[in-house]
Formats: sequence, C-alpha cells, structure tokens
Amino acid sequence: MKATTCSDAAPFPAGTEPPMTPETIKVACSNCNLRELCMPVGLQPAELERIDEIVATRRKVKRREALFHNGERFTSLYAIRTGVFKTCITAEDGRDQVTGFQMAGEIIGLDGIVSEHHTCDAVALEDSEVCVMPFDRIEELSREVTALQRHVHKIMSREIVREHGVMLLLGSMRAEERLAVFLLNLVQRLHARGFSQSELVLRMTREEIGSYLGLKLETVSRTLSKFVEDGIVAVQQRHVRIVDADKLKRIVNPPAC
Amino acid sequence: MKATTCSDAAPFPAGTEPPMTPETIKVACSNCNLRELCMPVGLQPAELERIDEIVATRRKVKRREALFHNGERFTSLYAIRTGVFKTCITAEDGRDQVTGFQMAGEIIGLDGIVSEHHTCDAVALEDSEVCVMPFDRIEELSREVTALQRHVHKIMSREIVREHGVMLLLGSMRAEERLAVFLLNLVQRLHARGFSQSELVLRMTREEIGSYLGLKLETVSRTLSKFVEDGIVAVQQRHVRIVDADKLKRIVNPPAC
DNA sequence: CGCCGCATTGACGTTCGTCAAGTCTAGTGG
DNA sequence: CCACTAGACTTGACGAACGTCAATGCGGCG
Repeated sequence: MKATTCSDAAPFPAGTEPPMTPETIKVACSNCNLRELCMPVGLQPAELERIDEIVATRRKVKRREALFHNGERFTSLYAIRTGVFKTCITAEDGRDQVTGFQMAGEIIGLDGIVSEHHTCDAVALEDSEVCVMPFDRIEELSREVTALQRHVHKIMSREIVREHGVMLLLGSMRAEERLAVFLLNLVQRLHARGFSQSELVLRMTREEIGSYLGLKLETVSRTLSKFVEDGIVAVQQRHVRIVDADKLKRIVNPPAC
Repeated sequence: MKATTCSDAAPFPAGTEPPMTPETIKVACSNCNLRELCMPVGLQPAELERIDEIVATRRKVKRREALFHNGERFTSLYAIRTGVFKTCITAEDGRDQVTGFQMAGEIIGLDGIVSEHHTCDAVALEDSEVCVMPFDRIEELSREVTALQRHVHKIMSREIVREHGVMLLLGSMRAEERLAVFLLNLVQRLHARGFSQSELVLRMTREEIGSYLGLKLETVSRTLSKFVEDGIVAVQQRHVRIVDADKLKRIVNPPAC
C-alpha cells in the first residue's frame, strides 16, 4: 500500500481554475478547496467576493528554494497551497533552529510584521505553491470585513499558542516524548487534510527534525529505531507507518498513576 | 547602593491621576507615562482621545494571584502598569513550563484570542496592576484607527518573534548561554524602563527561571555560582549585579574565530 | 524565636551529544 | 540501462552536560 502524502494524489483536486501561465496567476479564494483551512468560515457572499481581492498572485517555490529570507523586506503573508515549508532562524554564531514545518492551508510570514522585515528563512521542502497576500491589502480589507479581522487575529494567536507548546516540548520533554509529539502532530495535521491517520512521508531530513526538536540527528535516528524495535512504528527511509498509535500516545501521556 | 527594580522607586511616578477607589478606576492612556511602551506613537490628538476608550478599568493583582487561568473565558487583553507577571502552561501530566516573564508596558492575554479561552495561567510575581482592555473594543476601534490596527498586529508579531528566540535558546544553547541570555534580556528591558543597566532584582524563584530556560533549579543555582566565581556577576539572593557585562555577552557570542 | 520556603552544594546517574565507521538511496552522467 | 557519487541515514563507543537525590544553609515572617 502506498502511503498518501501531501504531494501525492491530493484528496482535493489540485487546481480549481483552467490552466494559465505559471507565474502571477489571478486566483480566487472563494472557490479554493483549501478555503476552510485558511479563510474564515460563515462569510456573506458579498464578503467572500471581497476576500478574493486579498490574493494578489500565486508563486511557485521549488524544493530547497526560499520563499523569503531573514532580513528581507516584509510585504506579504503567504498561504500555502501545495507543498511543505520549514521556517528557521540563524543565530550569530551560525547555529540554526527550525521554528516550524508548515503545510497546505497554513500561513507563513507573520514574523515579519513587527519590524517590516522577515526574521527567519522560509524554505520549501518540496516543490510548492503559495498564495501571495500583500499585508497592506489584508489590513485594509480587515477594517471593513469584521470576520477577516477576527480571522487574522486568530491566526496570529494560534501561532503563539503553538509556540507555547513547542516551548513545553523543548523545555521539559525527553527525546522519545519529543519525537512522539512530533509524529502525532504531523499525522493529525495530515489527517485534517484528508490523508491517512497512520501513514506519512517525512518531507524533512533527520537533521531538520532534530533542529526543530532540540536534538541531534543521531538521537532522532536512534529514537526512531527504538520505536521500530518496540513495534510502535514502521520506518522505511522517510516513509513512516504508525503501527500502534496507542503506544505512541502513551509515550506522551503515560497512564495516570 | 540599593538596586533599583521594577517595584522600587519607579523613574516615572506611579500614578497620573488623583487617588480613587481601588477597583474599576476609569483611566486614560493619553496621559499615561507608559504610553510609549504599550501604545502606538505618532497618533493624532483625536485618535489619542479615542484610544482612551480602550481601557475599561484597572485591576490590581496581588503577588501569587492569577490575572487569569488556563481554561478561563477570554475577554480582554491586559497591559501591565506596574509589577511583573509570569505566564505558564501545564501539561496533562502536571509538568509546567513558564512561557514568559512580563513587565510594565507589556501586553498579556494574546494566547486566548484563538479559542476564546486562555490557554495559560498569568500569575503576578509581585503586587501588580494592569489595564483591562476588552478585546471586542480593541477590534472595534482598530477598524477605525489604522495606527491601532497596525499596533495590535505588531504586538502579536513581536510575541511570535520573541518565542522564536526562546526556541533557539531551548533547542540549542547550553546552560551558561541560556542564563546569560536571560540576564541580558532582563536587564535590557529594565533599562528601557529607566532602571539600572547593571543591577536587577529577580522577581522569580530559581525554579521559575529554570522552568523558563529548560533547566532544573539546581542547574540555575550552580550556573549562577559559576558566574560569581568567574567575576561576571555578584549575587545576593535575588539581587544581581552585572560586574562584567562584556564577559556575559561573550558567553552568548563567543569572539569570532 | 522558630518555622518554612528558597537556595546552595556535593555525589552520583542518566540522557543525550560527539566522533567515527559504515550502509543505503536517489540522482547524475556516461 | 547501469555505474558512480554525494547526501542522508544508521549504529556503536565514549564522554560531557545536566538531572536526581540528599544534606545543609540562610532569611524572612508570623
């Protein structure tokens, strides 16, 4: 059985408009099949029409290419249409830290608002496509469409809450717990996008996983191997099948005493 | 010499209005001396007047008391007027993680926007006072006052960027670096509020510092002791004097090779 | 004055990082 | 189509950093 992943046969058809020239395509959120992931729900038809004004263009980003770089001027937020990204910051001494992995329907670029410049790199882990949403347009429209204003606030708040969770993970969990949390989170997000609950393809290297989880790549590899020994997952390179989800959850939440 | 701290003789006089009844005092941002810390700058007089509508009341919070609890319904953001808070989340198994320490002029409660419920506890580390800013009022007004809208976005983005920094710290720094970063950050923020560049009073326990930095309290204590041995700081209980700021900075950023 | 919470310090153990060797796979070019 | 190579991954041996456990010290408050 072939693992379904974000880039393999998507549960939603990939395109909703007829074929066009690759760059600077005019697009509409109103009939985008990812709408329920990245846009507010319960909009009036008139509002929905206005929301379409937000997305200026789409942009394709090839594997290993950056959507934006640290230091670059901030102009837009990006909604991921297809593909997977990592965001990472780099310390002065060269150490870098993956701050997140983002997939279809998720928004990147929020870090740039405060200083008008991006403070991290966003790099595609596979060939990807994003909707470019100029931020001044978002601000303008969210003054008029209350639901959009609320939605923007929620997206930012959600990111803050997510990061709190990562801080808990990095601050107080052991390697096995970190990896278990990571796998469960990934598979849950993929499932929300119509993919398998038990199979996934890692789009990132062991080193990138390690960077995100505050571990060295060898520790990630060893911990995965231990999960395999314990019959919790089956691993073949980047293909992971969760064999015993309960055991995996018990690593995170040991049975109450 | 007595260390100046957030609660000792403040560089700005504590009150800007005549004495009133302790709870539910009507207040004005327009003549608050913390304005440049928590409000947008460059407002028109008319806008400034409208901003005053945001703060509904003030609220005093005693040491160890919570401003809000995890799970509580979210209604308002809070601007700290005096005092210091910690925010912390608790995992199912009881472990908890301090996600930040906040002081005068900083905003807490952003975590609650996404789900309409707070996802962390905010606890005063000393007797404190906050301005209560009902969020629906903020949203309403920020539809009309562009500078406020932009400001709200920046505050949230700033929190996201701050947390990226904490992730870097937790994910890849050693105990000495973490503590050095922590002390430098604290003293820098206090300095921005008119306090000493070299002296501070820790309002939190070693355990709380450890929780924030992903270390055990013993490690915090030992690392502080090492800093004292190395002539970097002088410590007496919670009073810390930075003796050699350069050495402290060199722990974070070792000289380039 | 005595108690209690907080902090310090030491001895020891565990976890994870480091270094190194070796394997596997996907991608490239002949 | 196949051989080659570079990058990714695995595994082992060892060591360092930090956690754990425990004893003790110190200060503030009732």
